[in-house]
Amino acid sequence: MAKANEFVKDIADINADFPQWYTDVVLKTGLVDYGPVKGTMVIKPYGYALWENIQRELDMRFKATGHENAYFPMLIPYSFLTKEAEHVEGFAPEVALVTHVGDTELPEKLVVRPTSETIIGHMYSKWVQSYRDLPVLVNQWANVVRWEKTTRPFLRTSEFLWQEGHTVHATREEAEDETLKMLGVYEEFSRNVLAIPMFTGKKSEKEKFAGADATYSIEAMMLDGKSLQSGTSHYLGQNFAKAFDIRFLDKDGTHKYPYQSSWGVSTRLIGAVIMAHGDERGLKLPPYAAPIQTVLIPIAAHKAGVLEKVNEIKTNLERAGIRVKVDASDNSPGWKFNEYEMKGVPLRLEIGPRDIESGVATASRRDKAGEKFTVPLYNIADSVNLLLKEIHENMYQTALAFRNTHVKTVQSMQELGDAVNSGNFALSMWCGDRECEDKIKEQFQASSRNMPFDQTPVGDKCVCCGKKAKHKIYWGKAY
RNA sequence: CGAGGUGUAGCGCAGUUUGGUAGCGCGCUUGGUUCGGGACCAAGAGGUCGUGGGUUCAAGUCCCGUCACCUCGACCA
Repeated sequence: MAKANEFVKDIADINADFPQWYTDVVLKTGLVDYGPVKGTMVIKPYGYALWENIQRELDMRFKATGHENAYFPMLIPYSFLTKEAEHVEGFAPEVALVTHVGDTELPEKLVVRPTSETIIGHMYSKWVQSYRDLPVLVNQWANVVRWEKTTRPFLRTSEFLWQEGHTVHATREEAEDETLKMLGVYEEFSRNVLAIPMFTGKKSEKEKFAGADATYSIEAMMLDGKSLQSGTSHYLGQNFAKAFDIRFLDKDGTHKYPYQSSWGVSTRLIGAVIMAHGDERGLKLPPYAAPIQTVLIPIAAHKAGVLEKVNEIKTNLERAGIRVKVDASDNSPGWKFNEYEMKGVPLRLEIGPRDIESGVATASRRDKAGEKFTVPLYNIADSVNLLLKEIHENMYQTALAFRNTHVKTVQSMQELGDAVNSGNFALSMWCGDRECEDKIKEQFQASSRNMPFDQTPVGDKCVCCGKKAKHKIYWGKAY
């Protein structure tokens, strides 16, 4: 087996030191840099382009399901936060406060939003008067600040970018449907754009959002067997409606509190992409999210006709909507091969005098790095589009197969511990009690991930206490 | 927040034990030769040693404070 450093000398061996590999990859591929304030990150152009693609694909789906975008202020009166008891308890420890303007102390301190349920609830109480005003289906693209103690680029940063949908409905059923619908959108997006299979399901009471009646999540398995909560959708019930006095006059002439949902995904998705697909060469980006889908490398670029042909191919591909980069720099071809593999570009086309003579390009797929084949220049855009589709499909199937072999169904604490301590998720029955969850956390540093919608039992007793089981649930170590 | 580690040129590091002219590799600039898996030659540029104070004739090196980052833990939609 080839050593990692035979290919890439800039990044740590993924098998020997996964955390270092992650840090090396995010920094050296130009996705991100550290900001000067603790826990902040600068998203560099390559990383931001990835985020823009994620944004565009999600935004399309939000609009297609009837949502509109709006923008709410970043500064929130502190008193808003305290209106919902569980909410303030959950967020107060990590909110940043604005207390002064210049040297003057403010009469009321302001919260830099950690999430926007409160300020949006306040506004909705003014906007919602009648059943005719419902449903409210609004999404916001924004930054939020949470002063976490331990931070890592994309996975947990003091400030991050996300979207948060906030909806209001006349009935419980409608709000619950919305909550699950958007979870479904996240799952479909992850599968078809990011090539990541997600475990979808309901969070335990312990793990749910502060202020929600129920939280659902998409959970992705990383290559080290740990879980990354990649998105959440909350059924808020009437909690915020009551706290912010959102009421509507219904058809029957009585005032009622509406039911709400909120749902969000963040730049953490970029972390999921990195850790679900990478390998010893670096990043492996899914084609439909990749900033560069195909890189063109001219060989012997000084020779007559080479650059002309390369630019002609570039134009053909761009006309077909493919994101292309030509690297005609002075770096050697070998350097470029390694560089774009490290950056995770899905497809590389080499075009040199020999190729042009034969009417082909020499191609290499990132998901099968090291292998080369030829693609006819005739109708090349169609060929490239087909290849990108195949690469996507192969990446998804690879991730799915990895996940399937790293879930262990367990019947005892011993088995559960063995599973999560050797890079697996554990699937078990559970009594539903917080005590058992705490015990598993204490013994194995593993937490409940979620309860799948398919509750077909894998036993009848709780894996921890042996009492009658109520739920089937995934456990795992988490980021 | 606890334990451990690291801050010296853009990046990676040596130098700190034993105080005495700021070093190496990569990258960068210029010129030339190269070009199908990280090319080569030549000449250059680049550093108040994270930061504040102290000891000393003299501090990257010793002492005190402080900040940031990394790993593990605790915490954390």
